Amino acid sequence: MFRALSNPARRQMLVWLKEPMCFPGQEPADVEIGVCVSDIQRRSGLGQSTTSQYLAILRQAGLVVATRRGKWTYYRRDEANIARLLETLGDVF
Amino acid sequence: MFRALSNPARRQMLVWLKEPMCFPGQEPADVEIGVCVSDIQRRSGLGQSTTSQYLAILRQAGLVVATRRGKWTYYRRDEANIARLLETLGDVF
DNA sequence: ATCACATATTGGCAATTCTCGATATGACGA
DNA sequence: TCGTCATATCGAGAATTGCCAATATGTGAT
Repeated sequence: MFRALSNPARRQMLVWLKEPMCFPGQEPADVEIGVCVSDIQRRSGLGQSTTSQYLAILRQAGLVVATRRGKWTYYRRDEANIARLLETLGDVF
Repeated sequence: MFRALSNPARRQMLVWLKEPMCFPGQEPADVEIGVCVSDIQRRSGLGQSTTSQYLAILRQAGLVVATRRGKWTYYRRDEANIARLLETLGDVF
């Protein structure tokens, strides 16, 4: 988790995903499923492969969850797990 | 801060410093000033230079404070700042 | 002034991370 | 089936980190 968040771009992605509606073209109905990779990539300015990898790292750290629908993969925050991690953080440190 | 905590040895040091009395030879009077580098080094098993560098990184991240007394440098947690950082963390993520 | 000791800094090498372009996979439409 | 589009994975080079031994700095005792 610390490794995942030690990168500014990945931290930024996690913050952006708090407001899925701030991505262009997002419909209210999409909020629950998340934001697709290309939208995140466009906003981050990183390459496509880098964006995909970073989201995979965030997923492995349990910070986001991915949902594949058709050709798109949507990412959204794993709020429950994030809350749990923050709580553990407060206990340990 | 995330970079500082992305290393297991540095996280361990921060946790150890929660209980300064657990270091051999610590007197109750020493608790306030902290633990000296050699004690932390012995416990971590890392080299002297590595230990010194890691403590410097923790200090730059605002997680510990250093007090020089004679030839010794004592490190202790910056509890106020740690609490502030954890709070900010909860706000941002 | 000099020695010994605790800590800090430097130089370097191996391992990891960052980031990209190229390529592979998988799904949809014609 | 073929082409296209979204995403994932691979391979690689530059940059950073991990960690050490060697050296430098600062302090107290002689």
